[in-house]
Amino acid sequence: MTDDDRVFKALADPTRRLLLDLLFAREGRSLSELEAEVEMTRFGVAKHLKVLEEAGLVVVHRSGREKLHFLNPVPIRLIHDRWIDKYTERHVTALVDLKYALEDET
Amino acid sequence: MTDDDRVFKALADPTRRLLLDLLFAREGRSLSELEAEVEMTRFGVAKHLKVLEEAGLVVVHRSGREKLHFLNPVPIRLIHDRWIDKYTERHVTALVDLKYALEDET
DNA sequence: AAGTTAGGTGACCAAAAGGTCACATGTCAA
DNA sequence: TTGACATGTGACCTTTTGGTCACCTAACTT
Repeated sequence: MTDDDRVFKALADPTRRLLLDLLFAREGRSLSELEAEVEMTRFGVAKHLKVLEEAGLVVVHRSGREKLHFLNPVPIRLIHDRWIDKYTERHVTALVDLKYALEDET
Repeated sequence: MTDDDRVFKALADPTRRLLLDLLFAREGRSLSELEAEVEMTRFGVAKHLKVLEEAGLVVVHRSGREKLHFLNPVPIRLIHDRWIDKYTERHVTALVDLKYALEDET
């Protein structure tokens, strides 16, 4: 399994994306802390975190018996760069920003 | 199935990512043209293109009996924006660009 | 030391995904 | 209009994935 394969497979599951959202909102969370936010047993959450970690999307830091999790944005940026070149980026960001602006107006 | 679920599931398969790579290199390809570049039967490729289309990652344009495929970068940019805020973006792009520069030197 | 808390492992099962094929529709060209 | 070409559909099978559980180790607390 290649590196990028691990990243995309990791992102394919909604629970794992939720975990990334939680870490994006506030970093440095432990397994038990994350478990409380997800409708799943601890084992399921641990398994998902392992997948995210092996993909390099989450970095961990041990502190005593706790394992703290942090979001690593680099693989996400690499996905972006794979299919959006510098020229296209200008148009796409403008388009997306416009979309956000229009949604905020309602 | 939600919209973003469709996008991430579509990106999870290596063949589908290869198809996006091919369309990124040159847009407006037909099924048979793409089929020739992939080690798989026509049926498999068609199935993958359908998944990409339903995810909004590929847009099609019919021309007679041919179906031409185009890459749509918007969903990719939305993935980026989900986990990389404007502040972080500056650091991450700098880091990634540096990585590319170092790799080019070798 | 004993109890509690945080996390890890391997087996297991049900559900989903990838790939192929027989068959079918619509379009072009002579 | 006949034949070749481009693509679509539904059934089928195999592999992968998601989730849970019984059981385990390591660390903090008193």
